[in-house]
Parts: sequence; C-alpha cells; structure tokens
Amino acid sequence: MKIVFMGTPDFAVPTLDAIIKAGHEVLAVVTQPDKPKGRSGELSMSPVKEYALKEGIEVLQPARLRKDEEFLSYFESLKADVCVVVAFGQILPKRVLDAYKYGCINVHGSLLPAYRGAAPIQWAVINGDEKSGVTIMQLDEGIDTGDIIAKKEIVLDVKETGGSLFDKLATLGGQMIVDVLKSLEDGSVTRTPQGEATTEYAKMLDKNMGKIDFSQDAKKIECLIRGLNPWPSAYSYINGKTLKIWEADVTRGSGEPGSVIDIDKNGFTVACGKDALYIKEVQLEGKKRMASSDFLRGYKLNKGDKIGC
RNA sequence: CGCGGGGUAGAGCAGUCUGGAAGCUCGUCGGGCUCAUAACCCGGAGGUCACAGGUUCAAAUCCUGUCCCCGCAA
Repeated sequence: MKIVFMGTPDFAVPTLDAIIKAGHEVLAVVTQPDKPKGRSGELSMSPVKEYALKEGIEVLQPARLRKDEEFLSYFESLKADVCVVVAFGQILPKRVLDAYKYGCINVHGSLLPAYRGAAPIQWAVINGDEKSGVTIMQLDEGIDTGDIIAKKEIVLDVKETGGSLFDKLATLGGQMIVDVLKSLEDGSVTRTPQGEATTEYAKMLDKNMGKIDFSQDAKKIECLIRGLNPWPSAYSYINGKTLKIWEADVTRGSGEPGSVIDIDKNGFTVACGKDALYIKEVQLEGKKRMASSDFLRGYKLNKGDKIGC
C-alpha cells in the first residue's frame, strides 16, 4: 500500500520500520520541526526524521499542519491509501483525516479507552497497573476516541519502568501494524467503538510531578519512580541539592517521612507515610547516576538525616 | 556566548581558597583470626591528579586555552 507516515519520537520508529520491511511504499514522513536540544542548544532532528533520511524518504515538518495550506494540499495530492500516525504530537484536522481511502490510523500506547492522551505508557506504570498494551484505531476528530481496529495486552514486569514499557510497546506496535494494514487491504478489518473511558486523559508529564512526597505510601512512590524513569525522573533534595532517585524497593520500616532510618553498604532506607523505601540507585545534582553503594562511598550520610530539603 | 557543578588508583570522594613528599572509604591481591563470614586484623599492588601551554626553586593546587561528563533553564 501507499502510505504517509506521521510520527516523532523513538516510539514511532519501530512501526515505521515494520511498514517498510513489510514492503509498503512510504511516500512521505511527517514529523515535528527540529528543535534545540541540551546545553549546547544545537538543533536536533526527531528519531523518525533520522530514520526517514536514512531510508531516503521525503520528510515534511510543518510547525502547525492544520493551518498550513501548502502542506495540506500537498498531503492530499500524495493520494496515499492510508496515513499511519504514531505519537506525532499534533492534532489532525478533518481534512487530513478524510484525505485518503482508509483515512488515518493511529498506534497508541495503552489499552484504549484507558489512558487517552499524551503520556499513556508512563501513567500505566505510575498507577501501578498490572497490564498495558497497544491499541490501533481509526482516527476521528476526538482525541484518541476512534474505533478500535486491533488491541494487544502486555503484562507489566514488577520492575517495569516508563522506558522499558515504552520500548516493549513500541516493538509491539510495529508487529501489529503489519497485520492491520493487511486487513485494511483485504477488507477483513473490523472496527469496534471504544465505549466510555475508564481513566482520565493522561496528562503530559512534567518535571514537577517527579518531586517525591515522602508522606505518601512507599508503594505509590516506588511506582512513580519507575514510571518517570528515564524521564523526567523522580527526585527529592538532600542538603539543598537535587537528588534524583532512579531505583528503590518498598521495604518495611517506619519513622518520620523523609528521614533516613537505615544504611547498609548497598543502599539506604528512607521512611515514608506507609512503609519505607530502600534506595538503590541515585543521582546527585551535577553527578552521574550511580548505585547507592557508590554514592555512599563518597557521601557521608548518617541515620536520621532528612531527605527532602 | 543562558545559569551552575564536575573530570585525582577499578568505583565513589577529600585535597585546590592559604603552591612545598598522592590521601579517605570500597574493591582487588597476599597473609592472619574464626566453626564460619559480606565481619575483624596485618601487608601489597594499582595514579602521566582530563589535555596543552604558562608562572615558579617547586603546581592536583595559581594563569591561559581546549576536550569531555552532569544538574537547572529552554
């Protein structure tokens, strides 16, 4: 089939890759404009763009495609069979949705109708869900409300992180898209309405939500730590400096929330509202992330010290 | 030129302000103690102090330039 692909981050790349490997003709790739990144402020291209360039596919980067007449008419003129959208980052106007024979289909990192919106994968981890998955749907004018074409579940690992689930679902999406395209082509496709949403829209992640509140249940904090790994990360403060917490286990123990109640050679335990957290991997402001055992070798931490300020 | 922290033994750090024999904790190797040990004791190996210049009798330390890592902000 002739396909136009829209996507931006790493999550979208396996799907694009699968489409190409399955022999479909990708007429063009649409991705977000290059943005300055990091301390250097250098422009960097999206992972999808990098991949597309390597494959020699035309890349389009409209800043706001819904108002970009030049883009819209070019998009229509491509006359593809279907547009595949994966984590693209812009809302598509009806004109785009209706442009091709099979419209636009979307690969979404959740079991819709749960976690519609921006960061479905991380939220599943943050909320401690047992399973997540990928849904492929027909895009309509709502946000992630279209009819479901395919859906596959995956069971979360006990140590699942936002990043690890992200990778798994990205791969799963790539596997699913091929069958979906086939079903569109041979007419065997089925479309099932989603029904009522079972969760709120997944809010976009931002740095502030990573600030740990030790008065909460340790289990809840531990899920937050995993869900926000590798970005934007959960953190607290120690001696006025930011201390990112990369890995922790829920353990028994009690004390004033935020206080260090135990230290051994491999880590230290911080009291929470309920139970406690055994901190296993951290990153002090200005330093690299390291195992707690390494951290403790150079940082003089004592029982009773407070984390959080 | 957005702000800031940092690069010292395999790991994590101190020492830099106030130049003057390369330190600490851990790991590693050897030995000892012990029923035993991730515990304890003794001993050893392992560093061009990021790189390049400069100042000095003398530079990890002061000056100049470069490279790399990281936090914040975007």
